[in-house]
Amino acid sequence: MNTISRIRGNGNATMQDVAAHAGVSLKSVSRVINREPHVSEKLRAKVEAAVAALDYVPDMAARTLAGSRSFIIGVLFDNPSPNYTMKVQTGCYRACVEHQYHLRIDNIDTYGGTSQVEQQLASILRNGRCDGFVLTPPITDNAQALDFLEAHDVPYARIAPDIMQDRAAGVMIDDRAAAAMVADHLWTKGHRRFGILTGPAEHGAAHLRREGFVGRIAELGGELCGEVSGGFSFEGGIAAGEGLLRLDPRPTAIFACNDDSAAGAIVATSRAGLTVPQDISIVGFDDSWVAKSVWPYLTTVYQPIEEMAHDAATMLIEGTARDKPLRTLDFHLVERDSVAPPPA
Amino acid sequence: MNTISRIRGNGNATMQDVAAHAGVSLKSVSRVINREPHVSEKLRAKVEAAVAALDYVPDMAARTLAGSRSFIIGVLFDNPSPNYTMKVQTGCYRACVEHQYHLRIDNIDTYGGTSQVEQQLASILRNGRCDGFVLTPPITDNAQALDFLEAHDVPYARIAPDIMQDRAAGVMIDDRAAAAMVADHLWTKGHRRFGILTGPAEHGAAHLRREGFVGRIAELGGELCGEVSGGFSFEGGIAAGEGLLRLDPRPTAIFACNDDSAAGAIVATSRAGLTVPQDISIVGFDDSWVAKSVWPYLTTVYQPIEEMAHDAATMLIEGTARDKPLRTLDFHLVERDSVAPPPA
DNA sequence: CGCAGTCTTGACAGCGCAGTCATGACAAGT
DNA sequence: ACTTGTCATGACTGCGCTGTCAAGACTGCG
Repeated sequence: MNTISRIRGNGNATMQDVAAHAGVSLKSVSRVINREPHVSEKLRAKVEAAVAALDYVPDMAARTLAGSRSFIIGVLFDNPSPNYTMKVQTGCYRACVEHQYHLRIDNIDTYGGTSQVEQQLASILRNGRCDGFVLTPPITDNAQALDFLEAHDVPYARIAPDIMQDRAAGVMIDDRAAAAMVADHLWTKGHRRFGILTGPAEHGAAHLRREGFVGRIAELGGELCGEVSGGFSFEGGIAAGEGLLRLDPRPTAIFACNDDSAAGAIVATSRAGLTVPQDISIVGFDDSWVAKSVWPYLTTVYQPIEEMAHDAATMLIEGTARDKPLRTLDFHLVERDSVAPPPA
Repeated sequence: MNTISRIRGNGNATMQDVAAHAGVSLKSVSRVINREPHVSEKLRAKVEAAVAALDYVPDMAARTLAGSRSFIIGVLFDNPSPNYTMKVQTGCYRACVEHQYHLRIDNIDTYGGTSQVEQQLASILRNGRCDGFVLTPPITDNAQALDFLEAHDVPYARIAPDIMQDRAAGVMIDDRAAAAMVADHLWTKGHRRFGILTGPAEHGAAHLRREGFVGRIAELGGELCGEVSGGFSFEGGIAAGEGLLRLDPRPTAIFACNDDSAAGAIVATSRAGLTVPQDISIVGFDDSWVAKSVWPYLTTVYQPIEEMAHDAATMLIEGTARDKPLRTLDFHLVERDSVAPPPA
């Protein structure tokens, strides 16, 4: 009775009702809903009118049970940064809403060892159907994970893939070019001695950023006087920043491969009795939420993380991920307050 | 064929298979799986053995279709802070995993006006069944939202409810007591002139924190020389902090009702040429991720947000939310580096 | 004009499970 | 011993939809 119809998340009408209202068969409604071919315009119009009239929304559970799709995609995280995670999630979520899909979040720990990865993935797969997975760094470059998903014939789309880019769909920016742009910017401001705070070794994009920055500095004839790992974290950024500042002569500009470590570097600078940007210029990467949670506000590279996630999810949902498309999105420099010409 | 069985998220076996293996009826397996009463120990044991042997995992879609539960709970956010959001999500997620449930995230905008809220909720409800919703501040105190959910007979559990606490299940801390504790701590350190950075007006917990702090200061005979809204944001904290620092005499200690605005207050202090904690002590609230992304590290109140979310979700899943339990969890002060005795 | 080929539509089964009702077994009450 | 009641179990239906197959309505071509 009423309980049942109320409990149905959607309004009330079933496909049956729509078919009756439109005077067509059940299957014809299904065809229209699923945009299958071989449907006449007249029929489509009738069905669509009935759908609108009855305010029909398909029942996900029934579609899943009867069909072979689950209408769920997953995002795999192996990333400690809440800001990054949130943005990816928001982007994927948007894509899901647009397509009436559901989003599933799963955390995975790739630092535990190789067989661990497979075990975790297996447990995730058996815990519920999924039409595909969005992979974020660093798991986006984890060969075990890719192998496993392929072996189980589960589609996936990678965000910011570094290695093995031909293996599957991916969305990224040109990290190398972006880092080179940072080098150019600092060079133009007059800097000649540089330090770099690199990211985790297994993080592919971090690697590309390092290459892009270091390469361009070399091309320009600048001096790279220090290179320390900031581990992509605030604490790591403090420690690494302190290391860089002890150098003699010390760099006048530091490029941190993400915003968190850049924020740490700013703190290290204050603690060393120096001021950003008067004594040291610092540039981050990501334009994450931290960039505006530090003082001075961080000059950083904006990358459209949310957009990347959205596109990756859309590829999965629309099934184009199987064609292994690679999409490159734009980045740009966000000039704020952490860069100035070097001290005289 | 193989495709079908592979696409089933779980291994392969169906309840049918389990029944055959155990030599019992389909329905008996269902009874064991759902922990229904009137099942003999012997039967339970047989079924459980078969489940283990076949590695059976129930199919969520089929359960949803046949039954009246959806095995999905939702979290409603109306909160700009990624840190808070992430913690809540993690807690709910854990509860879901423990009970083989799925989590659904929904954003809602309560600033748009009253009818907007109902519209958004309606659209969320019709987009898919949900066995219940976890409400976060400030929507946790939104009467429209509560009314709507009750009218549609959708269970909900509230995180940090302020007003109308008897209306439904809730998990919270004693915000008032926590803020009083902060006052005590600062008093003990020797402070006598205080400033407070309040939160958004519609945020119930923020309100309680203000009351707790202001009340205790009055009891102790301290002077509250300034009260400005920090809007729970970094930018707001900067502006409000500057306001507080312009006072004459200025406070020697500032309590910010969340960490983000406390971080802003720290920046405001540096910009005023003062040092934390030598010139000014600052205390935050939440022990969020920002507390350790600023320098000095922030002394703040830890509240178990993840735990609160976990418990709220569990109430929903286990169906105890209908009994309207109110659970209060513990908080504690996290002493870091932003508090010191006042300058002589 | 007739037959093969294509497009369009519908009938029907069944996905995996929970709900309903029926049945048999056994304890308690008269 | 006979009813009544409670427990334990099973047969069966159908949730709302998609996949399969078949049949009708066309088209084009010899």
